[in-house]
Amino acid sequence: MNLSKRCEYALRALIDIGIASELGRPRLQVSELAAKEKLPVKFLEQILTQLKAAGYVESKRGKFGGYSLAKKMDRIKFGPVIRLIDGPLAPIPCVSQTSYVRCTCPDEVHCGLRMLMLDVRNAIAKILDRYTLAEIVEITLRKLRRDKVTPLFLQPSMRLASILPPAVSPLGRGRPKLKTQAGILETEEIKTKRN
Amino acid sequence: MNLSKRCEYALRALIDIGIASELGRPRLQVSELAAKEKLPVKFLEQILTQLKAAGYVESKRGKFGGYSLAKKMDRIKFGPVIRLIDGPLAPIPCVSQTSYVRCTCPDEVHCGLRMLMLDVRNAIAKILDRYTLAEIVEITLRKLRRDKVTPLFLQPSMRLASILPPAVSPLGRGRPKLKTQAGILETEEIKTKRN
DNA sequence: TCAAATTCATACTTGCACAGTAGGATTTTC
DNA sequence: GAAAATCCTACTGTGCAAGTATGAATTTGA
Repeated sequence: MNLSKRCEYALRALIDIGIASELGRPRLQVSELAAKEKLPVKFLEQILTQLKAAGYVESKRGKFGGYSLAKKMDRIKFGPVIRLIDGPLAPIPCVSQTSYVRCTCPDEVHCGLRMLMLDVRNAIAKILDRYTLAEIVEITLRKLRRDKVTPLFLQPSMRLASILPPAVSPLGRGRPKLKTQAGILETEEIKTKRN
Repeated sequence: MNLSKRCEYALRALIDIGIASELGRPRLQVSELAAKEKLPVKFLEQILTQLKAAGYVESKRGKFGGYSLAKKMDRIKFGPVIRLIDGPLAPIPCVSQTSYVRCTCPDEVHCGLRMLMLDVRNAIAKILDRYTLAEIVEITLRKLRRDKVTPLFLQPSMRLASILPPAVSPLGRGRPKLKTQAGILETEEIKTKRN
């Protein structure tokens, strides 16, 4: 049930670019991203190239270049990105929706393992195909602001509080909130308390 | 998000032994299991050895030997078996409950990826740590009986119908039904219809 | 007691994918 | 034109998945 490093780095990069973008820095350099997340620069470079080829980011070359998002954040879902880099979400190919392969078992319809794994696949997809980058960025920013933390790729002079005044959400553009959004916050709250 | 072949075969073996056991054949040979699922015999042998070492099955050597379950089916959950063979359920180590490893990101508490993956891990664990072998076996048998199919490792003379008369469920021992059990059947019904 | 049938133990193989490195070409800015 | 960035291609090395292979130990029935 593993996410590859490559994929992990890709998602981190997208989230970081998304956050920076929301804070008024729409473009980040590979070196900045690598420094923030402590990732190997050249490896990240490759990954960004892949994300670019798939249309998730666009780049500017040369001095003061870097990467920015190529689509609106609320159009970027995590599921497709993960599929791009790691392949199907399904634990076994015979329950994959996007790249089904029949398995060797004699009777797929009465296969208990398949039933179970179908549920697992659906549970995973329900999360990853629903959440958008916009939502994760929004939630992250809320938490950062709540805890008065300044993201690393901002200049020290740029205070989060000044960009995100406590009374107003800069992201509340009338987008309907998903019920599942509570889920992420909820589990995280629990985790934090237990921690 | 992959399940290894090794793990897949292990789960298939457990389910098959469970079904056979429920039908009055508590012991199956590796060759039978391999034949039914079309798996390499020697590889399966290794896997069964591992399952034995972990206390899930027990064996009898020599002619007419084979493997049987070492614990009651309702004490075997899928999560622990998968962890045994494939490692943690969590997509990334920093959201694993059973083998947490801090990740390289600078601020775990405000990490959007971590929040998301925590939800994914919980969704997976909710299924795999809840269902028992007994439940999967029961559901499978119900479906087999409903469709009047005879499991392959039964002798042709042993008809499922005679063992599982249509009017009575041989498995209904008053065990309380989980609400989530509907989930497995439900998704499978949908799938079947769409198919 | 012997042969057949099974599990048990150990070692080996083969291919491939993951996680990077390395080196230089190209583009942009000052 | 130099510096700073992305782009492109190739290479590496390590580990692991998915088996094979060989034979030893055990059990049964004839």
